[in-house]
This record gives sequence, structure tokens and C-alpha cells, in this order.
Amino acid sequence: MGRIPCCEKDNVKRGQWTPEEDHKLSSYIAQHGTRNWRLIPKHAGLQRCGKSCRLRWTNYLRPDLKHGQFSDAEEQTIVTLHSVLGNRWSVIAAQLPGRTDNDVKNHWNTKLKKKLSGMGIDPVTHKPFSHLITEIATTLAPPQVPHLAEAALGCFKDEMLHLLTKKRIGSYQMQQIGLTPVNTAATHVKHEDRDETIEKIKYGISRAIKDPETSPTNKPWDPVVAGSANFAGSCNAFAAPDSGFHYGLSSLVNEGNGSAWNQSMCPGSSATGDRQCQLDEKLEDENGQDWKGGKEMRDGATLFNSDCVLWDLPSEELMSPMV
DNA sequence: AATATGACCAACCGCACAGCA
DNA sequence: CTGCTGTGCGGTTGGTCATAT
Repeated sequence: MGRIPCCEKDNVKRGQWTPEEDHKLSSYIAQHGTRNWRLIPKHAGLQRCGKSCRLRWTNYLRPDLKHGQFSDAEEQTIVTLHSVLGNRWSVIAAQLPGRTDNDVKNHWNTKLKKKLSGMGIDPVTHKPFSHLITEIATTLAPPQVPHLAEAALGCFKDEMLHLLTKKRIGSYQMQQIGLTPVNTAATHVKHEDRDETIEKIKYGISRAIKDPETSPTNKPWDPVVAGSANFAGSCNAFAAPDSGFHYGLSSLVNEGNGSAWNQSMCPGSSATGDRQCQLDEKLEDENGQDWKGGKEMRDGATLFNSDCVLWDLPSEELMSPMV
């Protein structure tokens, strides 16, 4: 026996709202407020579920909402907060006046995730892919290293495929990263080339791991160097030239300076353990309350108006914990 | 010109939690 | 303490439009 549905599904209209419905809901709320969502559709003369009315109001009709494109500053805020908070859209949205959690979530899923991937940054951990590879490599005993390419490919296949299939990859760039160009005549990788491309990526990753002598650095094997040099180079080559973000990944990885976007998108592993501890402590107050979950965490005002102001942390030191 | 594919975003769904009787 | 109700939240779906083939 499940939960009682919030409304009679048979008698309610679903799907897109009409201007007439919008008007009915808006004028009713303007007169009576939003006290009981279950009664609002009935009183407003709408054949809608109360929940649907609430959603329509909070996500679209509210007069204080901003409609339109996200500014660079807003995007940067989202990325920075996401690196700390993860998918807590309501908390993130609370820091963006006029934006709803749905707006932020949609914008993240459709735009920001791809932008970060295009820059060679994992949108989940906010670390460069190169650092993640390095972290995996350093946790593996030598006999396990051959499996790294397989594992890495599993992790990043989607991002790589996206880049390979959507962005132009010149033969020069492919050669730079140690791969034979898939097709020198056609710059777009076709669907049937994917498997071959994946195999070549695997080969390139394996070679970069196993044979650092062939890397541009010509340094003895060092996971950090190999990760930064080889994979940063790889990701740099993949970075979309038309993405609107002209940051070389190698500078992201090796220097960690540059624009605010640069810093917030790529906190990297430069964060000190102390800072991470501070962050963790901020997420767990002195009463032992777990800020990482539960209702308090959802309360953006509580979190951001407290003395523990996350904004005070230099953005390059904001690093989300590995999930 | 027709069709396929992808991007975007509004809306829905189910779960969790708070408040109340 | 328990059960019910209302609300908030994050994940997912589906419709529409734009672009590519």
C-alpha cells in the first residue's frame, strides 16, 4: 500500500500550462496568497493538481523571477557552489536572486557540465581529468596499472565521446597526444569510428602510463608529472576551441591561476589538507550536526548566513571531496 | 525537402521531512 | 508515539525547436 496520491489523477489536467491558466493562478495567488496548495486549484477554478500549481508558480509565475540567460557571474557562482555542495540545487539557487532550483539544475545539466567537460574538468569532482587519473594511478599497485586505462576509459568515456563526436579534432592535435588521426580527411568523427577511437584512446592512455619516456616531459615516471603533463596535454588538445573559454588546461593544472572562472572551475588538487578539513568542519557544526545531509543542509539561508562563510575561502581552494 | 539528432527547458514523479492532531 | 498532510527537493521525462545529415 503506497502513499495516497496528492490529487485525483483522473480529474486533473497535465502538461503545458496555457496563458489562461497562468492568469487564473496568478490572480488567485495575488489575492489570497499561497497558503494551501491543495485547495488553490479548486478555488482558482483550475483543473490542476496542487503540486503542479505550486511548481508553476515557484518556477515560472513568481514576479521576482529572472527569465533569460545566465550571466558569467551567475555561472561562476553555480560552479563554485557546486564544487562544494554538489547537487543541492535549492541551496545554490538561494544564492542567485531570481533563479529557481529548476533553472539552476537545467542550466547545469545542459550547459555547465559540458563546458567543464570540454575544458577537461570532471563536472562531478571539479578536478581535471588528469588529476583523477593520477589519483587512480597512485592508489594502484604496479601490477594493477594496466587496468587503469580500462578504468579511466570507463569513467571518462562519455565525456571523451562527446568531445570526439561534437568537436573538431585536427590531425595535428591527435598527433600531439600520441594518437593516429582517426580520419585526416574528415574532421568529424563518425559514429562507426567510435569503437576504433575508443581503442586508440585506451592505447594512448596505456602508453602514457606505462612509457613516460615518450611523453613530452621526458622525465622518469612520476604519477603526478605524468598525470599533469600527459593527460593535461591530452585534455588540452580536446578542449573545445569554440567553447568560449580559452583557458589552456595545462595552465589550469600546473599554475592554477587565471580568471575567476579558471579558479572556480578547476580547484584541482592544490587545496591543502588543512583547507579540506576546514571545509569538512564547516559541513559539520560543533554540535555534531551533520551538515552534509538532512534538512539543515537544505536551508541555504542557514548555511550561508552563518559565521562559516564559504565565500571567504579562495575559490581555488574550494575542492569537493571525491565522491 | 525530409528525416534524424541534439539542445533546451517546463513539467512530472517519488521520496523525505516538518508540523500537527 | 503514530499517522496524516503539506511542502520541498532532486532526478527524470517529454515536448518543442534548431541544426545536421
